[in-house]
Amino acid sequence: MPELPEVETTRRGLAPLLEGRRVTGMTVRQARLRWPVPAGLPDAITGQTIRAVDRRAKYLLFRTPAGTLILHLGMSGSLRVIPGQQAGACAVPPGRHDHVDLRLADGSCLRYTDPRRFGSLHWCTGEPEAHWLLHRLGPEPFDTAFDGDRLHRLSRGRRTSVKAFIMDSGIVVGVGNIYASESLFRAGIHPGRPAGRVGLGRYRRLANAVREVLAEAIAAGGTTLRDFTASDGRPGYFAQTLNVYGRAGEPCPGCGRSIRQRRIAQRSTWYCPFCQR
DNA sequence: CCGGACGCCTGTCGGC
DNA sequence: TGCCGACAGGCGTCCG
Repeated sequence: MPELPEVETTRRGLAPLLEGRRVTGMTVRQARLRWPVPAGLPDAITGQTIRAVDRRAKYLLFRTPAGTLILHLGMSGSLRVIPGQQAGACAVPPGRHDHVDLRLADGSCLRYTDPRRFGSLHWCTGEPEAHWLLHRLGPEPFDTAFDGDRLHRLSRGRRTSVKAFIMDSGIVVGVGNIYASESLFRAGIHPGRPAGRVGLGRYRRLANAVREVLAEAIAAGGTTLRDFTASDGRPGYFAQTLNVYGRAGEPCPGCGRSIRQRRIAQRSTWYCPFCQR
């Protein structure tokens, strides 16, 4: 489900509800997620106060004095806070896919839902950046380390498609399947072009396009295709703004000719073969 | 090192 | 209506 804008939307919704709150307990109903939920996690986090809700790539970081809960939403994960006044802690009966509850001292409850179970939870007592899942990640798209020069430098000699390249989390984080298609459209680059055969000028345009698309999607509260909702239950509105994603056969907003769909990098990809070269 | 395929899961949708 | 395959917003691992 979530790419960077959806994770950031979730983070912004959760932070004011969680920061400063003490964890009074954790219930794990389903520990078999993308990675097993550590057996010691409930004991480790209970009694801790959440100091900050941060994000690195598509990971949410719930920081406490004793350690950090690292959470990834996978393809279908979501988080929401159930308010305390709803007849006591977590009185809302858990559904089939409500795998984890984090209870808080004010009676509210952070509930993790994930039908496909590609998400994961980890406990990290050191620097989260050094965690094995995070330590090889490239720069954030809004970091100055991410620019066209970096894309150009790292792509020399690479024969993989520029789409696969821009989705590689070691190159830049946060660009998933929706925003890869959208960014490449905006930059006028054909998604199937070999990464090593894209010049510096076009990579500068692509870096700008990635930042613009992600920023606009965050401002719109993310993209709701099927079921994404922010932690307050509201959908994101960026879907209306999508230029090519999911629009096979529709007219290209640039030239009016038909948008094409093809599998590139093992994922469905949408593009305009005339505007993108 | 690189690039591509695979697998982890459940839900939904289109075609027959 | 029912069945079946294809596909879905991610990503670590494995193999050639």
